[in-house]
Order: sequence, then structure tokens, then C-alpha cells
Amino acid sequence: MGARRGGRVTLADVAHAAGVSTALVSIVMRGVAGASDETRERVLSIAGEMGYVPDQRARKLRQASSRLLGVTFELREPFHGDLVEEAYRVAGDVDYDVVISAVAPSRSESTALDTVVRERCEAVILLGSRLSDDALAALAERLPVVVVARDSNAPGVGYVRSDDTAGVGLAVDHLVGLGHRRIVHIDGGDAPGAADRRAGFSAAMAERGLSSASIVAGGLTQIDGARATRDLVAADGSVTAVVAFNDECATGVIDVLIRAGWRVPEDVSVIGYDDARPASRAPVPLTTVSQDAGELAADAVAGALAMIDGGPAPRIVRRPRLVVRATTGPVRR
Amino acid sequence: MGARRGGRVTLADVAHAAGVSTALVSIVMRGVAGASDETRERVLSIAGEMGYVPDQRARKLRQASSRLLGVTFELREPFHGDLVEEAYRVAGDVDYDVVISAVAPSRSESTALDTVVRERCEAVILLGSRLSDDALAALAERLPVVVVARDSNAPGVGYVRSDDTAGVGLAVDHLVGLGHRRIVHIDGGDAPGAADRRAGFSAAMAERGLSSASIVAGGLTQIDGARATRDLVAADGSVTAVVAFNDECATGVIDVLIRAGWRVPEDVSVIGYDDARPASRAPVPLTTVSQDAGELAADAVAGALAMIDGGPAPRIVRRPRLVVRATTGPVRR
DNA sequence: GTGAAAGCGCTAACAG
DNA sequence: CTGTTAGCGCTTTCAC
Repeated sequence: MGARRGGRVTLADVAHAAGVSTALVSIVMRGVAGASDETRERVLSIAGEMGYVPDQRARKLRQASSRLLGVTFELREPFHGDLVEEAYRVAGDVDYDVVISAVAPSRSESTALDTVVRERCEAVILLGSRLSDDALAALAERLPVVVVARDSNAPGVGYVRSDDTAGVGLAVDHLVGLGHRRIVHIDGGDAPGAADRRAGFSAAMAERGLSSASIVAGGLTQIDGARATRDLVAADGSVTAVVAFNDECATGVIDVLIRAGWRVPEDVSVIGYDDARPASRAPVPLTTVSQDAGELAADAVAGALAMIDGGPAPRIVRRPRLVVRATTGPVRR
Repeated sequence: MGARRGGRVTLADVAHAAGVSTALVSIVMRGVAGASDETRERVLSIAGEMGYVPDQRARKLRQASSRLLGVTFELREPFHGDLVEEAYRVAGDVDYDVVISAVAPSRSESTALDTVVRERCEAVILLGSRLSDDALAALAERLPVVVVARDSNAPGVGYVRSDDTAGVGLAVDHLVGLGHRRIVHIDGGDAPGAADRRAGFSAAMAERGLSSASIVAGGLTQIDGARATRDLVAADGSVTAVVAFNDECATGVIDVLIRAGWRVPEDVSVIGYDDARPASRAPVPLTTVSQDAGELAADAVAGALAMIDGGPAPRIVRRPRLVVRATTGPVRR
């Protein structure tokens, strides 16, 4: 039962108890070649009894490379949750550890960033960063940086995003194909990607000869979508379809619509963006533009690793994919 | 502007450049007494130019205590997000760093736990842990453990939770006061706290002479709430109120109800549980039983710190509070 | 106020 | 196969 609280067990303790050198115990604990099966077994069992746990800090300190990836994310963004989960997986596959650091209203992105940099991560992956290109460039002078779900012109900063312009185009196409003409976009304000989605919406509408393209101010949350929709319903009852900034926002849109007596999709079609996990699992599954979290995370990790090895900053733009589920349908009005 | 990539700048580099000893630079960087203002200023400016960032790992390694708190949480649990945010704040106030480690379907709780233990955290806080009392007890032999939002009989394991039984009682009281008699509880299965909430529901209903207490199988997610509600609506149209396991679940309940043509709260009242941040900000704000995240997190951190100082395991049960918002109303049928 | 030296727990050469 | 010797980057006595 071993492990007395307070006095942590060290490698040296185990070595002493086993009557071998610390180097040997180290070899055994790491599972590398260089110890007899007999010794290995004995050391392992003694270590187990003593409750020995290798000190990760000391270990990383000694090693030339930390094999650590820093990831900052927004605690309140469900899609970031998906990305973090995937990042853990992908990094684990190449034997990297990831240290995550959360951003929240009471915890700034720079605070989150500082903690990972101080941990001596070899690279950082920033999910949906709000940092300026200047700040990003300054950071990139220090270590490899990859931003996800946005882009950046900062020199030396990699990005992995999906083509937001095209994504919104997909949404508009789908809607137009269903006969919709009065389509509105509830935007994401100054969120990463929002500008592209706005531009994509206007362009797609114009391209299809729909001059009635209207964009209203929205945001990233349900409440933003709800607010925008309340205004919209009050101002213009002729709208038949809504392209929301993201899934969360779309949820708010749908909720208000339904309470106002409209049916979705019979009266109004609604499309989200991201395909965050909740979207597919909502009571009525959301039609949405998918940014594949697994793909994005894999690209980001691979890009960061490549940069660590001296490669160029990745500039990856993935094609989003429309996932038609239950919130869109043919126009009936 | 200093920082060449690849070769991190160390304390020694700064000391060398400034023509002083490493000890002095250390003093300056930590901002402790023992250096002249003049030196302080000069060292600081040189360090800044060189882009020096203290190595947190080396620092913690050298220090007797790591002043590190480990927190494991579920990536997909919005309420955990609230808790994590508060934990950062509270721990920061007493100059502790927190290392968070996420649990997700592809990342087990024991994996999450291992990483924080290896980081030599002085204590761990487990949000909504699913670990058995035995596993918890084993962990507690190694370092202080506090579980949040559940309890545990394991010796040496602290917990901070709210009184789930009483919380559900509050919900039932509110509903009964509004004239409801046909109330159903959609439960949380084997989730932490679910058993207490079931028991609390049955007890509260019995206490008020309502024998019709029915509990149906639910879960933690919107989809669980939706599924249960679909079954419910099909089986029994006389229900006038629902007490859901948590806010997410309640959201699914409401959604299905509305789509089935019921109005909330005019036809059916719905109560959630947790008061996770989204609850208050939903398009139609949710009536819910609040577990104050700030309070819980503060108690958990304080409890963990007390245990580090050799104090007893905290056993804190907070009184939940009913937050009446827009999803409950007088019975009309 | 400042510097020299020791060492946190571990791994990486290198001997034997 | 095993042990010895150096440090990783930092903080901490303890002299000066």
C-alpha cells in the first residue's frame, strides 16, 4: 500500500528499495531496452508497491524536446470541445501530450496563452483565436503557431480552416434549390470567420440573381440568434429561410420561430454552421454546414508538428460539406 | 528583438547578458525583495528584449510545493465549463495554478486523472466523477481528492455537492404550488446525483400526497430528454409538468413538447437542474434548480487547499436554490 | 545587494 | 545488462 501521503516517492527511492541504480529504474519505467526481464519485473513490482509515479515535469525538463503541444480553447464553445477531443487523440497517436488552457470571460486569451508558453510547449494551437495578426506574429517569433477555424496573414502563422465563403455558398445553394428566395443571414459579428461568411452569403445570393440578400447582426450564442430572430419576425414576415452563423445561433433562431407559431422547416428553413456534436443530436437534427472537427484537428496537429520540424506554416483550407438533416425543406409560401 | 526560435532563452542567458548572477535574475523575475531598483529595471528590460519566459516546469520542480491544482472535467458538460472557469478564478486568488484535463468519450477519466497526477499536482478536484469509491479511495491515499457534484463514502475523499434530494423537492414544491399534480421526473440514469434526485422526487411527491409520482428513464443530454418526452407524450397526455435531470435534458424536453403542439409553460411546465450558464440565456429562460457554480468551485478549491494543509476531507452539502424563470406556470388543465 | 554552489527528479551518455 | 556521471532551468541557502 506504500504511498505515504506528503512524501512523494521518487525514482531514487525505488532504486534504493530495489537495490539497483536510478538509471536502471528509469530504463524500466520508460519501457525501453536495456534491462533484464527479471530486473524489469522486480523493479516494476516494487515501484507499484511503493506507489511510484514518474514526475512528468522532471522528465520533460531533462528531455531535449518536451513533446508537448499547447491548445487554447473557449470553454463555452461546444465546437471547441469537439476539436480538443480530437486534438488529444491525434497528438496521442504520435506520442505527444497536449496541455489545454481555457479561455472564458474571466480568463483572457493571453492568460491562457501565457500558461502554455511557460510550460515550454513546442508549438501552440489556438482554437478560434481573437488575437490580432500582430500579436500572432509576435508569438510566432517565439514558437510555431497554428490557428484553427480562422486565418491569419501574419508571417509564420499557420492556419487550418474551412472555406467559410464556400460553406455559406453551399447553404444558399441548398436553399435556392428548395425554392427559397427570401433568405437572410444572421451573422457572427466580429467572430473568427464571420466576415467570410457574410461575404460568402452576399456573393452567393448575387450569383443566383437574388438581390434581396439581407444580413442581420447576430452572434455566437443561442441568445444572439433568438434576439436577431425576434427583430426579424417583427420586421419582415416574408422570410422563408435563415442561414445562421453557427449551430448554437441556429438553435436560438429555431426556438423563437417555433414559439412565434412558425413551423420549421414547413414555414421557415434554418441552417446552422460547424456541425458541432450537439447539432446532430438535437431533438430535431439540424441541417448545417459541417467543418469536420476530426479533420481540422488532425490538420492542425500535423501542421504544428511539421513546423516544429522546421517546415513552413501550414495554410490549409478545407472544403466544408453540407449536412442536410431535418430543419430545411421546400418553400411553401 | 531577441527571441530566436528553437533556442529558448534561459535565466542564465539573461544573467550573462546583464552581467549579473542567475540568482539575482531569479529574484528580479519573481519580483521578490533582494535587488536594487536599478538592477531590477535593467534586468527586466534585458529579459524583455531577449524574449525570456521563465520555464514553469523547472520552476515548479525546484520549488518544494508545486502550488498546482488538478481539475478533471467533462468536455461535453456545459456546467463543468462554468465550474472550471470559477476554479481558475478562485485558485488564482490564492496563487495556485490549475491544470485542467478533459474527459470525453475517447478519453477516459483515468487517463485524464493520470496526466494531472504525473504533473505533481498537490490535490485533484474531480468534476462529476464516475469513479468508484474504491478507485477514489486508492487515489486519496496518494493525494488530496475532492469530488464535485456528487458524494463519496470513500475514506479520505472530500466532496462538495448540493443537496440533490432537497433540490428536486424545491422543484416539486414550486410545481405543486402552481397547482400541478401530474408531475413526472425524467431521470439521469447512473449519472452522479441521479439516484438522489430520483429519491428526492419520490419523497417529495409522497410527502405532498401525490401518489402519481412517475419517473421515466432519461439522461444528461438534449437527446435523452427528447426521447423520453416523445415516449411520454405518446403514453400519457395528462402530464402537466416535468422535472428534468438537468438543463440540457430539459431543453430536449421543451423542444419536443413544442413541436408536438404543446405550449410551455401554458400546457406543460418544465424545470431543469444545475442552472448552467446556457439555462439563463436560452431564448426562453429556463426555470431551474441552481447549483451555484461559483460557490461549488470556491468550496472545492478551499477544501482541497485545507486538505493539502493536513485538514480533514471536506464534506460540504450546499442548499440548492430554485430559480424561477419562464418555463413554469400555473396549471391550466 | 550580490554571487557561488547545491540540488529538485529525472534521462542521457558513457563506462564497465 | 548495469552503474556512474552530468546536467535540464530554476530556486535556495549561505557567504561575501
